[in-house]
Amino acid sequence: MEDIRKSIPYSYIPIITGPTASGKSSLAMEIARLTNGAIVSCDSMQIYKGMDIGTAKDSPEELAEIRHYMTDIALPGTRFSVAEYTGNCYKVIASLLEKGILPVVCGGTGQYVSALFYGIEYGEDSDDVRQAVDTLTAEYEACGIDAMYERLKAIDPDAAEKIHPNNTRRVIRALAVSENSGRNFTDKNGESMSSGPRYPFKIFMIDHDRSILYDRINKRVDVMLEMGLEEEVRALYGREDIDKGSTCFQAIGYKEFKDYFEDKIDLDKVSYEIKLRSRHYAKRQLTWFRQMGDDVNYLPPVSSEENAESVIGLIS
RNA sequence: GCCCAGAUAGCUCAGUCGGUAGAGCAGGGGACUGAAAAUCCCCGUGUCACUGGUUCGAUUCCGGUUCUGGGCA
Repeated sequence: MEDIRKSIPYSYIPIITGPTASGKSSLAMEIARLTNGAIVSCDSMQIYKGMDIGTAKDSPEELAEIRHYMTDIALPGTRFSVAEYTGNCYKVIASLLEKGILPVVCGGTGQYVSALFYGIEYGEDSDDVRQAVDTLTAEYEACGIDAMYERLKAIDPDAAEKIHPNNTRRVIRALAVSENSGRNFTDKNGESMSSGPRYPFKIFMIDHDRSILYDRINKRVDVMLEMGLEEEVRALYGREDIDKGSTCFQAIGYKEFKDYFEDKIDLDKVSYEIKLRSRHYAKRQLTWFRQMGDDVNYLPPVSSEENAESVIGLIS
């Protein structure tokens, strides 16, 4: 692990995470202000350019005040992955530290948080594996998952044990890796954490009562709609160069407009659906972070100023 | 006022030819190693509106009451 104290007066790099609408951004902004730091996003949807309101990116004023990284780094319609995230993120962190600037990592994508915190190394995905995923996906669509699941059982019984056959996406990935990377999925994953984390991260999360969090989510969706979310999404949908099946259209706040644009539902229904899916998402995020146990430091639901002070104390 | 139809889980409803009931949604828990805002798994006791009656036994059948729709005046 790199000794960051050589470049900055802190012992840890903070990761501000938690469920959607829990107040991550304003806390991260406050920490960055007080430390002259920069914000490094840790969000799988904020990476896309032009998706601003729906992904709750910081405002132009905030962007002008504090440098932000790992947002707007991909075009809507393109693919992205954890591996690309960590690869880019480490470069950003290294260059900030070199300049003596504290990176304040902020975002709610659990998989990305874990990848950084536990130092999961993904390495290069071979073309063979990538091709196999496409081939197997086609095979699944034509013949179903049963035969593939049997193949996975044979080549990697541990993975088959852990992955439910209905989770076809994972079955396909595990099989593609096992049959094309020289070792099975379980063994490959087992090696991925051997070198440990690259930097000393410390994770923080604001702990709200569930009902209050849901209330915040509902209210924020209303605000997004007032800010013109519909127009943002309409512009995206109108672009012929973006495939409608792209990852960016999986984003909550975007996919819910599809039926509305096709005159199947009204705006109230869109709003209801965005709120509902956001609540479900928040619940999944909570499960993810709960599973990390003591690796997550919980903060009370007090002002960003107060929490920023606490965080700075805890990373010093 | 009269007639008809309802009243069952937080919501929408199914059902019990009389043996105290179950779906979807909501909600809760969980998994997660290259699409992760994705993908997937598990969890259903509630005065069956109230009140009499018939019955060994009523949420179910019969009567009354209240409420909610709809129709007729």
